[in-house]
Amino acid sequence: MRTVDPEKHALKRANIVAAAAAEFAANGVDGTSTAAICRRACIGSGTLFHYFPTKRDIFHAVFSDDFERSAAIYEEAVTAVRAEAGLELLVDHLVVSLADPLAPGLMAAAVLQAYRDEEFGRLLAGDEARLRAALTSLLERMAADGRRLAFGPDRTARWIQRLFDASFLATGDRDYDPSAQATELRKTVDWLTGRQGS
Amino acid sequence: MRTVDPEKHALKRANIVAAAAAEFAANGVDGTSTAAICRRACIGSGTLFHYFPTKRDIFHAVFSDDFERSAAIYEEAVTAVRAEAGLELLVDHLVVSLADPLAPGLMAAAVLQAYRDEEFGRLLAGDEARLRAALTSLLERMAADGRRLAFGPDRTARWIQRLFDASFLATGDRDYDPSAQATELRKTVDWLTGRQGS
DNA sequence: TTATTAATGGAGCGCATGCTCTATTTATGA
DNA sequence: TCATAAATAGAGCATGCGCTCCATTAATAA
Repeated sequence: MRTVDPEKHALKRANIVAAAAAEFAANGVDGTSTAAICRRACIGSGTLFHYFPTKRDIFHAVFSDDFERSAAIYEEAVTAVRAEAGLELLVDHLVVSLADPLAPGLMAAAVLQAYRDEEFGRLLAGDEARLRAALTSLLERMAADGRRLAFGPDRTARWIQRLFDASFLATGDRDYDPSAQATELRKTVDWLTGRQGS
Repeated sequence: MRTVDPEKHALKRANIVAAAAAEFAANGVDGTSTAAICRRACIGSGTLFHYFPTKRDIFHAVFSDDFERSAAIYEEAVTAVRAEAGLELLVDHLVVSLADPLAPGLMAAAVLQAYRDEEFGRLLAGDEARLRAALTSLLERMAADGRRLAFGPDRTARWIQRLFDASFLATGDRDYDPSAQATELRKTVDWLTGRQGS
């Protein structure tokens, strides 16, 4: 008998997911061939389909792995003692993820895939809903504490999300300036959340 | 002898471009087959390739047709007598284009294509640069007139662009509310441009 | 060691793709 | 009317695709 080593399996799987993410970000779902993923991951097609049943499932894995990590952070943020601290945690998380050079390509690929792949659409909508719920919950507490939000808590939450979506796209620009972007992003969020001195 | 009727030719061409735009928005460049474009445009493949040499050229045409129209509006805006009126013209143009249901899909397809197709990247960057130049020029005049912009004119222009980019993506959302979106968008732009009473 | 099975590479299958080519129809100037 | 070329449809070609299948190797329980 031989049993499967879960640690080795997870490691190899993660390696494939990383290679696939790079390809998907550069070429989209339909523009990426399974052969290209194999080449980048230095494996044969037999190995690839030993770990994943279809190309679509690899794409799903790229995102659901990330969403799992994010969900934990959302959870941590809403349970913060001070609502401001929770919001800062979320903003920090988003600013950090802006540093990922694959972000704009993956985002574009995701938008297109969401139209055609209902299951992926739900996956994506789930992460968005969780983030929005966390933001809304924190903003409601802040509003109750006297903060004057630019819009209602839910709408303000949407705008914060959209601001980051836009920033993800901007990271693809030729002359993208990460530090200026982060500073301005925080200032805009401060305005949206009615912070003093903005 | 028989000559080409430029009007009929342009009409037929526009019909193909419209059909292609719908397909590209739903499935991206690589996910769209030339056969699908033919089906939607109700033509044979012979006709398609009589009007365009390659699929890539059709995609380029979808955007360059639109960019040409936009460029005329940018031109009109910068030559406005009052800078505020020029800015309003630009914002109106952008708000109107938000109503296009193909916008988010086309935008996602464009982001992906820009990575792999240098010529298309230049096309896209050209439109962005023209819009930013128009916005910056107007914002500089407004700043000279005493408006207190949130950031420098060029950076503020970038943020306005990004706000709209993000809104384009949001139009794909299930519960997208166009009027609320437009109102909030204008309020945010007002804040960015230091307008009183925001 | 040995039996068992996970892990792996790669040949190759069936199918869809972008595009070409040819035949036919249609519209126009003379 | 007639000659000419634009416009069109669609069969078909070469290529690349996702994925299967099978042979081989590597690792582990007994």
